[in-house]
Amino acid sequence: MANRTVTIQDVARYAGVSRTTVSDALNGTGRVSESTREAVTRAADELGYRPNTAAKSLRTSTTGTIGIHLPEAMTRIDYYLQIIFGALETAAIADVDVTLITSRRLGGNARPRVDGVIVIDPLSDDAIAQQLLDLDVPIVTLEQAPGQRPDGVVTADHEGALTELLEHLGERGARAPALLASPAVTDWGVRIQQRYREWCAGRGIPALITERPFGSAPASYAEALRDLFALRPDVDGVICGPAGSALVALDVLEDLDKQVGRDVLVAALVDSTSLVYTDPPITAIDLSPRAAGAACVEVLIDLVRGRRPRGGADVPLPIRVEYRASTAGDATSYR
Amino acid sequence: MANRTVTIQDVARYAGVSRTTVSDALNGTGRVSESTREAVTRAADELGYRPNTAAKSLRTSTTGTIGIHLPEAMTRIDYYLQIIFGALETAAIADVDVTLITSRRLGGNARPRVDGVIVIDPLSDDAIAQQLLDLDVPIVTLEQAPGQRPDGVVTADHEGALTELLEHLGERGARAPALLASPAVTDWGVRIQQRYREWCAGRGIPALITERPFGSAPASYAEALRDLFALRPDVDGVICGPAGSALVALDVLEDLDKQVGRDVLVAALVDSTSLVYTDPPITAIDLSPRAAGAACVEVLIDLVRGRRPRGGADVPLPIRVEYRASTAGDATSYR
DNA sequence: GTGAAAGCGCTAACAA
DNA sequence: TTGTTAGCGCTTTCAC
Repeated sequence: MANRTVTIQDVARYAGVSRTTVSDALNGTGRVSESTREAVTRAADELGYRPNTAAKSLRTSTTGTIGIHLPEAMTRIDYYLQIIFGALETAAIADVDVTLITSRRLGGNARPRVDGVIVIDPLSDDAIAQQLLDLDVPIVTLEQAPGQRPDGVVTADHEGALTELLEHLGERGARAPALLASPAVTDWGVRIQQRYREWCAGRGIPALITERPFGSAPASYAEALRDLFALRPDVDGVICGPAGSALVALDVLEDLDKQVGRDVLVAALVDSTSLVYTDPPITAIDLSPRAAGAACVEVLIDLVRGRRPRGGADVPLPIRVEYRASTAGDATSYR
Repeated sequence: MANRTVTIQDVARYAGVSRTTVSDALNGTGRVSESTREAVTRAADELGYRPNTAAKSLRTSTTGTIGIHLPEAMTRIDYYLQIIFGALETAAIADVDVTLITSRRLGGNARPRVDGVIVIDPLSDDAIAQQLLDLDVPIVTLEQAPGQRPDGVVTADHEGALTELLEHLGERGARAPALLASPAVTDWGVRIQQRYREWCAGRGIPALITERPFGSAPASYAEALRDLFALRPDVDGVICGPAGSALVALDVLEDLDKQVGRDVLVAALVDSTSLVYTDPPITAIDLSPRAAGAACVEVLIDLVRGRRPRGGADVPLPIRVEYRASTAGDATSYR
């Protein structure tokens, strides 16, 4: 009842047992009789005991915290926030804290205090990867890390989804679908471009890829698209990689007097709420970011606690194409 | 050079001084001669010494971590991610970790380990606020907390910005601007509705407010707008509060055959990148989320470290209206 | 200006 | 099944 913080010692005294027993009873470790455990639990409750995590940390050299690394360049997207919330939800259930790790934080004096790290869309840029490895804790990545072997990986079948999307565009009449690509500096970026090329090759049609660096201003995507249509007026499909570029595409196509969904089909590689209420709504691949975040945390927590993750350290993530009006096509003008 | 972790003891031995001296030298505490400090710093560098934060935590009962609480209901916005990155950047400079605290985390068994908490847009809903208060650490809020007295507050002049926006709409010809309001469950929501009413009262025009709960589906905003125009066909301005609702407004107005920027002026209360590349681009209030996040962290760190925050614990945040084509107006049809 | 000793609260060995 | 002992690495008196 006192103002002083309640320690394990207090609980021990109150319950008439030793500190070890309290520790064992509360953590489920060691061998404690059911009656003792109950008594201890009750004592802890009554005294309002809260374990001191710093002491526990010092003793066990664990922190009860995991880190999530986000590349700062590509901050402004729904997608990341969804991943984070998925991760938070799952972490909360395991009583684990989540701290966000930016490049700048790694560059600072102190190291973040984490038991493990999740890296979202790792870049092939090694500088940060190396610093993360120096943390010397398990690493789980969302998508494969180009130059690195993480302890766990969550991956989606992007090739499958893109193929489905391309087939769909073909069915709806697009004969020359172009790709406004995200740079091939993430595994995702590489795989998308590769699959797109393969698909084009398989059809005997030219691969039309235009690319801009990460974090480019939307105006730069507009320019890329205008250049594309100037060069290849026959383009009748655009698949947009970078966040926000699909909105830009709508704008550009309107300027060019092309009707989206009929003259030109438009799709995005990353779904977001802003694609649903455009005119027309834009077909996109739902990357299930919430589930992705959750899956990463599950694998990482297993790894941290020394368990083999259920289903192994390589987890497939289901994703799907959301079909909307921007790829409706028009039977009268095509085929 | 050994694999074993380097402790303060190792540094002390290597530098030929005591642990105390090393601690003082490295932390800038106590009285240490310049030469000793240099020698110690060099020794620490050479050995690759990294202070054990758990030990430090245990001893000082601080964590070197701050928490940011985000209401989960309103997750899907650019705005929050920007706040977070602003916070991370500033925290990194101070070698402070940032953990995200969700309602669920507070509901769990363990308490998050933080020295202080930032609450973004506190809801009048007390349940969470109370749990945060129980953490018994300094609290800084972005915007005033309805039922609570935080230790620090960062606030923007929303009344001023809204007034400016309303005046602008008036100048551009809008005589009956309506408000698609966010619920009055945050200080921001309350103040916006209040100012809007006052402004209307001052002009002797009716206040047209329509409101939907937080986290409503975009379709629900569409319905609200359609109802509004059915009831009041003379509405010639719409100010959109909820994230994404401005995009919906564009869609609805197109269906109603009203030209945005001329027949009806549209503006958003919260700017985001998706408002720039719509057709037309949408006028919005830039709430400077990055600066907001940074300001919150600065105040909180001062508070945590026992300093009086520079400029006091109440920090004004500059915000501004970004004028775009959606409120251009048309001299021929109005005035 | 510097060092020795004490102890933050906890858990892992080991002994009983 | 339970208790005793010994630290985890650090900072903080306090003595020199």
